[in-house]
Order: sequence, then structure tokens, then C-alpha cells
Amino acid sequence: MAKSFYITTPIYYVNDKPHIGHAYTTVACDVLARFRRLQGKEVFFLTGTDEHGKKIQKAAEKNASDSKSYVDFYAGIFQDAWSALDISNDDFIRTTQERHYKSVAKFWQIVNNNGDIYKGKYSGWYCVPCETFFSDDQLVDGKCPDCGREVEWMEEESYFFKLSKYTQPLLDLYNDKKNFVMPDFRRNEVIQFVSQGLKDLSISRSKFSWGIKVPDDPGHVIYVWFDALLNYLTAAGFAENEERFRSIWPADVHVVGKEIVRFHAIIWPAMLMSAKLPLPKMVFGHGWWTMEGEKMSKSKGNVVDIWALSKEVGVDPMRYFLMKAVPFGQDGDFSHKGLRDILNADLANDFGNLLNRTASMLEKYNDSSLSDADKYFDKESYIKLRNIFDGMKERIEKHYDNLSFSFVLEEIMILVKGANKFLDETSPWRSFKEKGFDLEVASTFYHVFEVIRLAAIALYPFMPTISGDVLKRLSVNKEADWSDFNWGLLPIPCKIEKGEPIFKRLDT
RNA sequence: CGCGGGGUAGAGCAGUUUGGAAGCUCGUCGGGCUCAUAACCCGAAGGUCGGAGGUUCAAAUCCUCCCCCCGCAACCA
Repeated sequence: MAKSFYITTPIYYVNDKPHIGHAYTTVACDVLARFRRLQGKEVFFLTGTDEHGKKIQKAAEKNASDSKSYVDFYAGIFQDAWSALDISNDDFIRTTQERHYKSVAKFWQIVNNNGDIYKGKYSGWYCVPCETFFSDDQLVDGKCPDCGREVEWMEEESYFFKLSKYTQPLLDLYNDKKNFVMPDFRRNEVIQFVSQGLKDLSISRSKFSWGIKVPDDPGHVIYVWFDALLNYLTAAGFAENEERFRSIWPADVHVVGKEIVRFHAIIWPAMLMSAKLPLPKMVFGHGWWTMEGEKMSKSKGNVVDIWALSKEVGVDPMRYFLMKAVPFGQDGDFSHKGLRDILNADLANDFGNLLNRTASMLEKYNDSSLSDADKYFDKESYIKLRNIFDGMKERIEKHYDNLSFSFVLEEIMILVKGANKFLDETSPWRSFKEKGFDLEVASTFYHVFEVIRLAAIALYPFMPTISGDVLKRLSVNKEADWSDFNWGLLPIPCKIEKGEPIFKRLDT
């Protein structure tokens, strides 16, 4: 079995409903997954939910619910959210599933047998009302930084993972595999951090019960992060199907928010090294969204509801905006003006209108049909258009390798703009008046539709539904396929269906 | 001197690695076209590249100092 392209989102903590941050990560992974499938690769695209930990236990109690029904409810909400955004995940893992319990137990045992787990004491300043430990330097005037109350020194028995042992191996890893942590500035941060030296990691808790029990010591539950990271192995079949596991693991890319880069770029590879398993190829930390210039928070009430907005502007345009507005990796600002401007400029004015104006002419001039065209005519305006396309396939592939989604879209829009310019330069409406529908006019249309076809294929990962619709209008009776991303493959004779404008301009 | 990111036209950004005519998108103004979704195409205005000093024939780009904004500072998922 050929190795699958394995791509993951983090598993989302189910103490709240999904928001734009979750959607952003998940859409990005979906775009990448769809592109790899477009290339004909076997893809395993995983998302899921993280359902253990004290916070969830408390949240459930607050809702007068038992933990299990509470997480069932939220896991359902996440699944619905992804289906509403047309996410094509191949699996949805929940850390409360049986397969995950088996996987965690197996992993714990391996690492334990390798001598990297030991029992020790975890100590620190404990705030009883907040049920939280703080280190010396976290205290504010010797009191709890959250509530300001007195803290007391507590010691708790805990299992530890020998993270410190992996300080040097990790540094070697970052040095050998330049792309292991992306983007570059995150890599620098991680290296900086690890260079200070790592402490062993407390990986069990005994003050609450909602978690996976430590093998042979049921008084302890496994620390949620240690549990959560292992989802990536579980879903690949770690504890259940050795052959399948080998065909999926290691992950090609873990896409994560910048706040959890450390867990994925430091703890996770150290855990895998300990278990002597192959390491993921890349951990990519993307940025955060602000809302109209301000940090999003529930108390400010400025949280964007992507799902409500998708109903207004469409799911595909929403996905387009998320991927186009900000270079992946950087922080970005979400504004309604920005949304409207980008969707109007790129999708309605440039791309949608290109299809509309050309199809409209063909409808009037030749009953929407194209039966003959000079595919290789050598007018200057045509050469210019072809030059834009030259090398584009390779550039787009390169951008995908770096998860530079906005640059992929940039490439596509340059081609679309080029086609608009090509139309203006060749002015088929004028030629038609002078000479009727001759080969030259037909050829002009052919090449414009060719650009539309190419754009539709390249846009497929971002806007699967609309892309399919456009291809149908061009009477391409075939699913989008990356091998068709070459010039001159629009089949003729053909009929072009004009239809309604594919993107409407947004007002307000 | 805790660490990192950033300060480039009205807005959002690229360019800084390998110094060498200041660029892109949106907006504004003027023109063209009239096939199209007030669209598309062309042109113009608009910047002391955060500030000061230095290196250099030449600096947004290298060096020094300063100012401002934003994150992070491990067990918080």
C-alpha cells in the first residue's frame, strides 16, 4: 500500500462551540487535502475533538450533565459545523473512543518500557478556589494571578515524562529538518525556547477523574495533552491495525494554531522519539484573526459567526476569503469591508464577470457554441496571456508545499486578470461587428474559456461546489483533476452555458 | 538589557536573506471600451520606507542607539 498523504487539524477542545479560529484551521486543511486528492494522491485527512480534562468535567457539572453526554453533545456540534463548511475529512476522532483508549495505553506502555516515565512529585502554589497550580514567577504579589486570593504550597504525586532527555535530539531535529516547524519565525521561536533546556513534563493528574486512567494506577488520569496528541496515532490505526498504521503514519503535516505550536513542535516529537516512531514531516503554526482590529472575545461580543455569514455570502466564497485575505502563518484582521472588497473584486468583478461577459457574447454571436478554434495562434496579446500561465503549475505546487494558500489564489487571479486584459486587447465585440463570427473571434473565446477552465480547476480545493459548476457550464463533463491543468485541453466543439452570474456583488 | 513579531502612498501588504531605478491589491481622480455583475482596460495623483546617527560610490535593505504597537514568558487544551 502506498503511503497516504496524512494531514491533521488539532482535535478541538469541546468546552465551547466552534468559532472562526477552528474554522480557519479546518478549512486550510481541507484545501490542502482536496489539492492532494486533485493530484491523485491517497489522502487521509483527520479532524476531531479533545474531550478530557478538568475543564470539561467542570463545565459538564455546571450544566448539570454527566461528562459523557456533555462531550457527545459538543462533538455533534463540531461535526455539523464541518459539514456546513464542506469539510472533506476522512475520519473524525474523539478521545473518548475505545480505539483511543487502547492506543494511549499502548503508547504509555512503550514509553514506560523505554524508561522515560517515572513517578515523582509535582509541586507548586495552588489556588484552591481556582483549582490551579502556579509557579513562583506566575504569582502576582504572592497571590493567585487569576483571582488575587491566597495560594498554598502543595505537592501532588505525579508521573513525569523525561522531556529533558530530548533537548539535544530536538535541537538536532530542527537543524536537520528545516521544514519541521513552519513558518520560519515559529521555528526560530521553538529553537530559542528549547535551547534554554527542557524540564520533565508532568503527565498525570490525581485531583479529578475525567480522563484516561494511567495503566496499573487508576488513581491517576493522564494529562490531557499527553492524551490528546496521541489522537494522531490512534486514527492512523496505531493500536488496531499495524499494516494500516504503516501506510498512514507519519503525518505529512500537522496544521495548528500558533498557540499550540510548542506542544506539537516540542513535546510531540519527543514523545515519538521515546516510542521510537517516525516523526511527522511538518508542523505548521498559523496566525490568529482579530475582528475589525480588536481581539475577539466573547465578553466583547465581537466574535464572527462564520456559519451565519456563510449563509449570506455562500460557503465557497467564505472559504475563499479565509484563505485569500491573509498569508497563511500570519495574523489577520477580519472586517466586513475586507470580506466584501475581496469577494467583489476577485470573484464577482474579475472571475465571475469574465465568464459572464464572454459567455454572453458567445450566446449572442454563435448560439453559445464553439466548434472550431485556432489553439495556437500567435498574436501578441495571446503570447502575453500564455506567458502568464508559463510555469504557473509548478509555482502553485510550490506554494502548496509551503501551505502558502493566499499565493496560490494570487497566481490564479493574475491569470484571470490577464484574460480580462486579453479580451479588451482583442475586442471580439468589434471584430464580430466587422467580420462576423470568424475563426479569430472563436479563438479569442476559446482561450478565455480555457483560462476559466484552468482557474476553475485551480480553485477547486477552495471552492469545490462553484468550481464544479463552472466546469459544467464549460461542458467539461469530468471532475476537476490536476493533470488537466495544462493549456489547451478544453474540448471542442462545445456548448457554453451562460447561466446566472456565478458570484453576485455584495452591497452594504 | 527576558524572547519574538511588526512600524513602507488613504487602507491592507510585498520587498530587507544575496545593498544598486520604491512595488502589489483596494480606494481616489482622469481617460478608454460599451461584450459584461455601476463591470473590464489604460493612465495619474499620493510615500522624508517609525526617529537619529554611522558604514558605503550607493541603504527600506548592513551597523549602533531611541520611540511606538502586538504577542509570548511551559504544564493554560
